[in-house]
Amino acid sequence: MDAHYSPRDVEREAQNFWAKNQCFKAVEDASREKFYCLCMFPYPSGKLHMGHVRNYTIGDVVSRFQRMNGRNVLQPMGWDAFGMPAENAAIKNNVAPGKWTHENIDYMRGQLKALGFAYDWDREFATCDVDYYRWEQWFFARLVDKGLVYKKMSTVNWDPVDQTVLANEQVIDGRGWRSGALVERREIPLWFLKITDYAEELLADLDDVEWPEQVKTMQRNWIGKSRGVELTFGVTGSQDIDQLTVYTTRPDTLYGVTYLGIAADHPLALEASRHVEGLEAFRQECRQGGTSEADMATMEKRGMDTGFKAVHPLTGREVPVYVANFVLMEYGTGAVMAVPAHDQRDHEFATRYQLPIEPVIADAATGQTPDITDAAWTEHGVLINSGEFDGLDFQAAFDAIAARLAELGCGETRTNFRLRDWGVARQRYWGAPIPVKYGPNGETVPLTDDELPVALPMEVELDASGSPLKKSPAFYDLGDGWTRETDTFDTFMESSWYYARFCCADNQDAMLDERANYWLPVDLYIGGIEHAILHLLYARFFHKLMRDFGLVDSDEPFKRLLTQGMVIAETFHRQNADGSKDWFNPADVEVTRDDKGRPLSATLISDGQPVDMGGIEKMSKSKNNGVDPQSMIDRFGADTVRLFMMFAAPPEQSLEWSDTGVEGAHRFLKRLWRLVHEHVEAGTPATLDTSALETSQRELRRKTHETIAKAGDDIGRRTTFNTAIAAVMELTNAVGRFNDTSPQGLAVAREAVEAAVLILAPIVPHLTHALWGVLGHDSPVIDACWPAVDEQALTRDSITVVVQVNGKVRDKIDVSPDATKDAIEVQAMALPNVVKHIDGKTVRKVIVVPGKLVNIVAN
RNA sequence: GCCCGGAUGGCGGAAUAGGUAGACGCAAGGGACUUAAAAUCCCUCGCCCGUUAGGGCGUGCCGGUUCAAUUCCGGCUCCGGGCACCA
Repeated sequence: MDAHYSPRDVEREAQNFWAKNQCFKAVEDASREKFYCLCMFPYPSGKLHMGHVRNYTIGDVVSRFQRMNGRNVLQPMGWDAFGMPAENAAIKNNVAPGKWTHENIDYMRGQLKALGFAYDWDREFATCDVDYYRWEQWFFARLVDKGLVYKKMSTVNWDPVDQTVLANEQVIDGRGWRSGALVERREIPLWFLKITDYAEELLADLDDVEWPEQVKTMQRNWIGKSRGVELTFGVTGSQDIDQLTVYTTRPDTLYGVTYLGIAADHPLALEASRHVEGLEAFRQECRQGGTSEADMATMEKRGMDTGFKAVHPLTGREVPVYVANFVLMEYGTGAVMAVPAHDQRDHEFATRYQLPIEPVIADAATGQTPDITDAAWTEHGVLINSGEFDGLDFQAAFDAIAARLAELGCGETRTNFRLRDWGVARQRYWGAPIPVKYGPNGETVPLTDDELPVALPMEVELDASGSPLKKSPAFYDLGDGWTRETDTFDTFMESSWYYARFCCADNQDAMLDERANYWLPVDLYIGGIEHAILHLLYARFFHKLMRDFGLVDSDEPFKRLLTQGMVIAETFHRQNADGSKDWFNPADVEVTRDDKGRPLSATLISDGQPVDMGGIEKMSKSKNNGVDPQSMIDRFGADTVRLFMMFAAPPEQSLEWSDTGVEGAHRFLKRLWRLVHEHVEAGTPATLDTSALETSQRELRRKTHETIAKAGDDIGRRTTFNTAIAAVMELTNAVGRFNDTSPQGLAVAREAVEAAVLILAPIVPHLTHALWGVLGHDSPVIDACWPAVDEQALTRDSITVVVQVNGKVRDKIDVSPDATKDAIEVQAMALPNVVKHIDGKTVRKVIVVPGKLVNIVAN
C-alpha cells in the first residue's frame, strides 16, 4: 500500500488525466439539462489572492457537484483586463499596460490550473482583446440608433496640477493622490446610457431572481422609486428666470417651506453672482471637493442668500432663495424646497443661517405639535398651520395638495427614480475606445460597422497627466477635419456581458449566437458582496438591452446569486518615530499564547523583537497581511487549500485565515488517505445484504445515508459547504471506530468509505481521483454519480426525547417512533428528576412535540 | 450622512421551520507509542458551585412576545460592505 499521501504526485496525475481526456470541455446538448456556473472573473492584478481562491473554489465545488448530478455543466474563466491598475503600473515601472496585463494573465492562469478548477479553457478570453471589445463597440452603435445613448454635461474630479480627471478613489481628503492639489469639480460633456428607461423593469424583475434578499433590497433602494410632486415656485427680482421647479416626496409639508436651495451652477445663481457681493467666491468654493455621494452627504452644509425671492404657489408668501453647496445641477432640477421643521438636513441649514423653522405636521396619535428646537420631526402625521388642509393625514394631504397644485397649473404628481443614467465615458487610455467621430462642423457621428473595430494602440507611453490617446494624432486625427473620440468605456461595460460571450467566445462573425440561449441564464453566479449594486445592476441592464435587440431570449442574466464574504487575517505592525507604521506579514511573525491559547504577544522572527497586534482585517497589500496562495499550494497541495477554504466558514461570511486550521485540513486528508488504504487491505467485502445486519452495522449504514442526504442538501440547496464537510468528518470518524472485519461488516464499511469519497469529490478532486482507483473502480471519479440515499437505511428503532420542566432540560427518554403523545407524557412524568422538580407544584400544562421534547409547565 | 449586513466557548464555526446551545475542526491540558523528537492514537475541554448525583448562569447590550427565543418584535453599541470614475 502507498501509505504516504503525496499531494504533489496525486495532483499532477489527476490534472494530467483531466487534460488528456478533455473532461471539462462543455458541449451544447439540447437533450441534457444544462448548468451554467460562473464566478466573477478576476482583474489580472499580478497574482491570485485568497479572495480569488475562495471564490473559485466555491464555483468549482458547485460545478463538480452538478456534474455528478447529471447536469451538462459550463464553467468558463476569463479576464476583466481593462482598468486603472495597468495604467498605474505603466507609470511606475515604465511598462506598457498591455504587456503588463498579458504577463499577469499568463501567471494567474497557471495558478488557476494548479488549483485544479474544472474550467473549459477553450472559452477563455480577456476583455482587452479586440475580438471581445469590438462587439461592445458594435453594440454601442446599435444603442445610438435606438436613442438609448446621449451626451450631457457631467461632473468629474479635476486635478489642476496633473491636469487630469481623477477617479473617486484617487481623491483623498479632497486632494489628488499624486499631486496633493485641492481637487475641483469640473463639468465636461460625457456619454450616457439611458438605464433610467429600464428603471421600472429593473425594479420589477428583482422579484423573479433567486438572490439574497439583502442584495435585492440594496438594488431596490438604489433604484429608489418614489411618488412625489413636481411643483414650481415663482421667482421675483430676476431678469432671466421667473420660476423654479422642485421635486418633493413630502407635499404634505408644503406650508412649512421657509427657503429654497439652488445649485451653485444654476443659472439663477450665476445671475445673482453679478450683484451679490461674495457670491462668486462662494460659487467657486462650492466646486471644491470630491464628487462622491459620501463626500456630498458628509461635508459641511453651507449656503448664501441670492437676494431673490421664491413665491409659494399656494400661500403667495415670499421665501429666500439660497445657493447651497449640497445641491447639484445635474441631479433632478438643480433646486430643492426646504422644510426645516420636518427634514434634518434643512433643519441644520436653517439653524446655521437663522432661517425660520415652522412646524406644519403634528403627531397624529397625540395631536401634539412636535418639539423641533433641536432636530427635525420627520414622521408622518396630521397637518397643522396649513390653511384649508389642516387635519388631513399624509395620504389625504398628499392628494389634496397635489390636486390643488394641478388645478393652479403649477404642479403634478410624478414618479421619480433615484437611479441616474449610466455615464460610460472615461478619460483614460486602458479601455475600449468609444466608437464615435466628430466632424469639422460639430457633427457627432457613431462609427459605421465597416469602420469598426477601433483598436486601442498598444505601444504607448504613459505619465500622470492623462490619456495618451488625447496626445496621439495617429489615433484621433481622421483627416478632413474629422477626429475620433478619445474617451474609452467604463470597464463595467465589459463586465456587463462577458457571461454571455463565454457561451460562444469563438464566434468571429457575431457578438452572440444561438449557443447563448442554450446556456443562459447563468444558473449560479458567485462573487463578492461588494458588487451587490453597481456591477450586478449594470449587467442586468445590459442583458435587457441585448434581449431587446434580439441577442438573448431571457429577461435576467443571473438566476441565482451567491455573495461570498472577505478573507481576513491578523495584522502586525511597529510604529515608527514619525508616526508611520511598518506592517509585517503573519508568516514572518511568531505569536505567543497563554495556557488557554489566547494570544499574548507577538515577535518578529527575524530579529526576535516584539511587534504590535493590530486586529483582524481584510487581506490587503497596505496592511501586508495577505497569505500567498502559491506558498500554501506548494506546502500542502491544492486539495488542502480548497478543503480549508470550504470548511473554515460558510461562503457568505468572512473567512479568517488560520495556519493551524490549514494544517488541520491537511491532517484530515492524510487520515482519509490512510482510512481508505487500511479498509482496502482489511479484506474483500461481501455483497451487502441489508436484511442480515447487526445493530452496529445498521447504525453505520444509517449514518452513511444520513450523511449523503445532508451533504447533498448542504451543497446543492444551502451552499453551506462547511457543514457538509463536518458531516463527512463525522462519518469517517464513525468508520474509524467501526472495527468489524466480517464480510458484511466490510460491506457496510465499503459503502461508508465510498460515500465519503464521492461526497468529497467536488471539494478535493485530486485526492478522491486517486482514492477512487484504490477502491478498485475502473472508471474515474469525475464520471461518477452522486450517491443515492436509501430511505430504508434511515429508519430508527427509537428516538431520544428531551424532558423539560418549565423550559429547563431535566432528563431524556428513548421512545419508539410511533409512541403516542399520552404514552410519552406518562413516561416523562414518572422520571425521578421530573418528580423532584414538580414536587409541591401544580402541573398547569404539558406540551409534547413528537420526536423532539416534552415540556411540563408547573408552578 | 444614507442604504445593506454581522456579533455564539480560548479560536473558526454548528443549531436548516420558535423546541437539547456549543456538531465538526483548531488551540490548550493529560496520557499511550518512541532511546528521543516528529508523526500518529486515546482522554478532558463554555463559566461558576459540587466528590459524584446534580444545580446556577450563559448566544454583543437593554426591553418585549411565548410553555419555550441564538432564532420573532422594539430600542441601542461596536464592527464590516456599498454610495454611481477601484474592480
